[in-house]
Amino acid sequence: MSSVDVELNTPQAEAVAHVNGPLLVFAGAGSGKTRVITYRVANLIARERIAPYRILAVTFTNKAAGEMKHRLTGLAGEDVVRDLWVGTFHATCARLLRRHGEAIGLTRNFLIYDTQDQKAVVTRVLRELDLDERRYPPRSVLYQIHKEKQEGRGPDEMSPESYVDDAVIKVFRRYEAHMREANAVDFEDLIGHMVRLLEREGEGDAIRRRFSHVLVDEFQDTNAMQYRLVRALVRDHNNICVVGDDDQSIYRWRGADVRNIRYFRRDFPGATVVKLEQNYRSTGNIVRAALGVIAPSPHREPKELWTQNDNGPPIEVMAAADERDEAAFVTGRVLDARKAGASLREIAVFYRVHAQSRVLEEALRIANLPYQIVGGTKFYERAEVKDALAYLRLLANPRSDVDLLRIINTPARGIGTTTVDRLVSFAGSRNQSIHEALEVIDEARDIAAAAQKRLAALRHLLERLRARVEIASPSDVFLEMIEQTGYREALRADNTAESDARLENLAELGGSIREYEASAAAAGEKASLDGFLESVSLQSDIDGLRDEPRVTLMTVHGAKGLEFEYVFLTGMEEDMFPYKSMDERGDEELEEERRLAYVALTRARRHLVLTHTQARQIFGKTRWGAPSRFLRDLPREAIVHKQTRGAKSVPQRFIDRPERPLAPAPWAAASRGGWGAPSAPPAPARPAPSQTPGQRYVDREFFQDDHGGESAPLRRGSRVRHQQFGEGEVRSVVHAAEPAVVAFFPGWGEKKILTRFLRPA
DNA sequence: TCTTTGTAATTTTTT
DNA sequence: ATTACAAAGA
Repeated sequence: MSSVDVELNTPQAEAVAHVNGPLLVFAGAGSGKTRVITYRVANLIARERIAPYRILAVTFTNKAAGEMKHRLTGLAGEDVVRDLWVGTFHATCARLLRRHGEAIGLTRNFLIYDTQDQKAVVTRVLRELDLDERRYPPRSVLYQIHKEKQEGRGPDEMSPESYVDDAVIKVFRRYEAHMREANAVDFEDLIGHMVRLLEREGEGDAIRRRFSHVLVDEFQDTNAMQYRLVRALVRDHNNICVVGDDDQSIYRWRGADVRNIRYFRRDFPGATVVKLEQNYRSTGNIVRAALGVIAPSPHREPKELWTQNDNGPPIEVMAAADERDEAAFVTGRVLDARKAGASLREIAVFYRVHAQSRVLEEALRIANLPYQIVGGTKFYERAEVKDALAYLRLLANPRSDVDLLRIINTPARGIGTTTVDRLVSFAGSRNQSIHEALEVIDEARDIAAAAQKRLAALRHLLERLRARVEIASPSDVFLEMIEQTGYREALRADNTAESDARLENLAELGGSIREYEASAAAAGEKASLDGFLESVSLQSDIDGLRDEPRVTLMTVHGAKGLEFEYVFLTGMEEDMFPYKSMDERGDEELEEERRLAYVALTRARRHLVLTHTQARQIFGKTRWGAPSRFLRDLPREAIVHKQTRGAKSVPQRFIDRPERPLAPAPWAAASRGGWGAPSAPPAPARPAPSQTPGQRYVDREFFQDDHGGESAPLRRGSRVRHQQFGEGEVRSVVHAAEPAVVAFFPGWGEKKILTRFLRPA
């Protein structure tokens, strides 16, 4: 046995040792997923002698990709990691498309438009088509376009069964034309073009042949096109390993389709399936609580998280009077934790929506507790940074109209909306990009001579700078740009606190360009403006913030993949969590809320506190909320109910889980200021699996023991007999939903077994 | 062209 | 409560 094997449990080792053919790994929360992925890759290289450059590992975020590279560097060394293909879906596609994209009409230096750019294109198209922006909000039109693209449909293939407004189709068509004209792609295009390329003879084969082993992390988050991409990529060899957890699928609203992981077995016949169910992260109470919340979820792949860890302290469910009371309570507990020696780094406060953060922030500030909010306005979304980047992109790719229009009068240079409108229609009438139109601006009759002059001056300015791109380093070009365009001077003249902050942000951008140059040099590549822009457009935020310990505030979505010693989950009221939006909440959405709650609970290592309020101000209105239905799914023995001094006590009916689906009666009694909840329906009782024969997956084992079957008094050292494994010895007792132990069977190794499958030996 | 005022919207987020 | 964004005024 090598040292590698010793560090892995049985299913982990199985996943690591697997080499060829499809492999599906269900990775429960805290089950050592990253370890399995990295060891598996290391194993392919070291033992199976697969060349690193033939292995592709795909993630969803740059952070996850970075983490994977980091961990692999420790295992396999820098040289190996440099040759591996590790990246997000989008970054990987961009990289391949720059090399092979000519075949489908992409030039090497295409731009990637982010959401804001895309929206600007839509807005422009709406105006061109003279459509009312109130009737067709750009945001929602863009959303509809993306929905189609995520399913791989263009304007001409939009699904006829789903009624779509004719106007949207028109906008879609022109949107695509504009993107082509600007030599730009959106995020969906990166995937879509790649699929098209892969499905072609020649180029497709070449790309397919590149990779002999493909791995996809967080597979439950893939959408239809990403799934198609993966299938096309591994068509020849089926050496595909996907890792994920259907219980943690929380991105349905952005196109993710859990069925990709649930139907993997069907689509890749003969797939090996491994389930990582041992949780190394959390206490027994937390694991059981999480199981209680996720168990009622229908269709889930049967799996049972368990842990050998001790039970730990009980989970607290705290009732507060309102959101200020709640925030004060959380702050007090954070202070206690710090007094007890916890680092603020180990403490997180979660909420369902960002709007909840303000009150928490205020309370923490009063208590002088440093905090950081994850997911506020991102660095690269600040106006000044976007402006500067627009200039840089325009230097790299003159045809980018969105960028040109963004900066055409920034800083103010006397080019107003009238001039811009005329310029746009002038370019449109000649079927040219605006940049091309600028070259012949003197032919534009409607544009006043003075305005023509200013436009020409802008053109010359851009040309001067563009000439420098060939010669100077990206960071020098950047400095010359903010100087010569007058951008910096305009901010300096402003001389307000805000303009100071903006100047600082520009300095930081300059710093990140230099950082890019350094990393390019380290990788032996030439730093180019194109290269920098690419790294920016596929990277969302700068996380290299100062390392002072801080309390972390974030939405539950943002928490996925993280873990903390202390977790405070706030706003556990009906209509907050599960969240109630304007439109009707479908069953699917409710199930996603449930999974979201599961994700939240499983972030905590040892201390978990859930808070809910009687009344909450949100969006200027007061909501009276009953405790969340998810609270009643927590196993009673793992939790303790408390209330702050300001809160009234919680009626028992909000604590108990109803035996049978309730008649609506007890809920209907709303009393202002009490725990009335006119809008709160009774939580759906746990589905009785035996009564729903049509379901695909029924977790029978779990439910059968829900009535509390007597378990034999087993302890470490007890001798037991199992039908298949024979006689063995109990190594530890496990805290799972049902009594279980880990036992050692000679010839089989350690196995986790439900107690009811064991007989005393 | 720039500033002010009014109005509507407001889950979750990556790339 | 807050904010973003568009139309109207200086």
